Amino acid sequence: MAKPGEAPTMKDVAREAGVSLGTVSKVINGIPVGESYRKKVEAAIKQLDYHINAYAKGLKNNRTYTIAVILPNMINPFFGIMAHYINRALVRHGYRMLLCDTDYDYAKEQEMVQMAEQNKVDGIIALTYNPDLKISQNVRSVSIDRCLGGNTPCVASDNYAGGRLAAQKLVENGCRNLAFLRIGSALASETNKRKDGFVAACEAMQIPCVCKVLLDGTPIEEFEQFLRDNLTDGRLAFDGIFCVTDKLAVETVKMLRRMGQRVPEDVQVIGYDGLRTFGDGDYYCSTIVQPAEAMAETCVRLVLEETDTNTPSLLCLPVSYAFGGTTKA
Amino acid sequence: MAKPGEAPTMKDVAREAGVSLGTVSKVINGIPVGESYRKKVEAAIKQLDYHINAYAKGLKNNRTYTIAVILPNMINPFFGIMAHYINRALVRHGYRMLLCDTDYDYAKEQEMVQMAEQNKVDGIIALTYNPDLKISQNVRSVSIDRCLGGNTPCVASDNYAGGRLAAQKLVENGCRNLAFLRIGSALASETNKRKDGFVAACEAMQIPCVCKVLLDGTPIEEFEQFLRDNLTDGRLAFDGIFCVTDKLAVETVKMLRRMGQRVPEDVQVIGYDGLRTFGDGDYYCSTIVQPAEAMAETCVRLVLEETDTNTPSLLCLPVSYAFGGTTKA
DNA sequence: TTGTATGCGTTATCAT
DNA sequence: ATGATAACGCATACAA
Repeated sequence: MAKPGEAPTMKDVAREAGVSLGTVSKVINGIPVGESYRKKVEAAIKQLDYHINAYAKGLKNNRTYTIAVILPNMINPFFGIMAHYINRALVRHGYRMLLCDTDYDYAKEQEMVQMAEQNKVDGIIALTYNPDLKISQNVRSVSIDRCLGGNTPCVASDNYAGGRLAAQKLVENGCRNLAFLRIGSALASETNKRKDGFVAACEAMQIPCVCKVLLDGTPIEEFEQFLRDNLTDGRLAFDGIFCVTDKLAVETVKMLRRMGQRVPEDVQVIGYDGLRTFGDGDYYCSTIVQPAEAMAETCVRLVLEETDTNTPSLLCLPVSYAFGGTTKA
Repeated sequence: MAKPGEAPTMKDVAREAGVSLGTVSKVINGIPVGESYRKKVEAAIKQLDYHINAYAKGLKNNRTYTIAVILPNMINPFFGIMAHYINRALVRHGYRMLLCDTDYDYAKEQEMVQMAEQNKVDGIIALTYNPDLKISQNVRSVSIDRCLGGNTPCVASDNYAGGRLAAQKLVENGCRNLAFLRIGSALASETNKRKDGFVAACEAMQIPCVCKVLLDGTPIEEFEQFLRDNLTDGRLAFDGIFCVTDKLAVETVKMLRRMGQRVPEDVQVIGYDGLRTFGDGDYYCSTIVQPAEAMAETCVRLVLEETDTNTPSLLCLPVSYAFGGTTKA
């Protein structure tokens, strides 16, 4: 080894093998080279425990084989699942994942994008909220659940169809008075379409439907108040409720039970996301399942794809319904 | 801009500002420089939307300000939480996180370590299972929950104390016949100490205690059989059960209820991990809480620390008890 | 204080 | 087919 303590370089390998630098490079990159040379070089590589320096390589080729993935956090299970499947798809294509956790902080979101650009990543996959996030057009990018414009395609579950599916399932199960509950950001996001699809399906089926939409930060008690306001003589005005997320659905079920309502006998509840306890256990509730794996793979395909033209600006992936105990089976 | 489409370099900035390359470098690195020059350079940087190339910088300094974090997956909520807090601590120190999801695959674990070495990361934080994982001593590394030897310190929750705490809480709550349930890998891991601490505390308190330890892959039904075998006339031989994880605790509670036992009235159950529904909701069960944030910060501190000597080889962080409805309040 | 020149580890373009 | 050599973008020792 050249300098003990320092990692060996191609030069060291070349010296050890008694060949030139160029030959070593060729062996490493699979470019044809004399058999005897190949063997000598390979022996030297093993001997020195040589590892190629990805930074020097990246500097040379302008490709880093790294994709930055920007997500709000890893504590919300949905984001964890996305990170998992994105990573898996990336690795399968020989790429690495630089993961950036923004903690829902707009400023951090922008910072992370800049960091990614500095790091010369080959692409960015981002799920962000900052309404005026600026992504350089020089780097390939894909957004999740929010249309950013420019040439950043957006990947989402088919939120509209999901909303419709929820309404259909509730009605199929006998519900005749529906409600939609949402708490979330006021920002334009694909997830808003969950409500639109639900309402449209209700109208098509001529089923009455009431919507209660709260802004992030509103205490959850407001929903309880809303539900109590619709209670007369211990009987709730709704027999089916669609909640914008599984988390809200679970909270809602708790509230309903506190109010003496039986779920699913008196009221049926459907959430959205398809989360499972401990990540892989039971569903928390009956739910519209986001196709997380397909979404992740779509993101990766788009971010690695060369062709820029003819790319759809929005890709909605099909959702499905899963029984989780809060609807009639 | 020099070549449209290509990212601008320091050279472009120097030309634009009418100064030399070295001056630009100094401005960027905060090395004192004439006021007028500073302004010109800063203007040019803004003008060209220049971003420093982290790869060239890394090549030069032999520092990448990147840490590889190797975890089994992001679907298990505990790993997601660790990733979140590790990322946060890293960012606070000006570092980036290269996240590697191994899917519990031994071969992938080793691959990821090599990838990290190639990528010339400044350090590795890893939670792995491969019993003969080989980490180069040239790179700073920290392990979670498993002692790897070499100069790789191990960070874990105080599993032994956690086991003891579980026994104490159960006995405090009136239990007199305890059981320990575990399903997991046969490998040497810090988590094995949960049992040791529990058993030791039982002995110290002179409380009888039965252990049932299953290997990964065993059908969960074996536990149910075990419990049924300890059922006489509808009365279970145990009134307190400590499960090695929250997940197992939740499964156990379900089994107990299926068998007609009331939890916590007839049997109390304590898990380990401190997981919450949806990441930040309620505890799944009464539990011994791992100090995830402190563990993450400890890992980061160790991996970034210069000093190599006097580093403990094992750091156990204090756990706490949390009520989650499966014990008497 | 400012500019110039060299080298980091790699790849690619040349002669040989 | 192989070897020498020039970049890639940046930091820095050294010269001006």
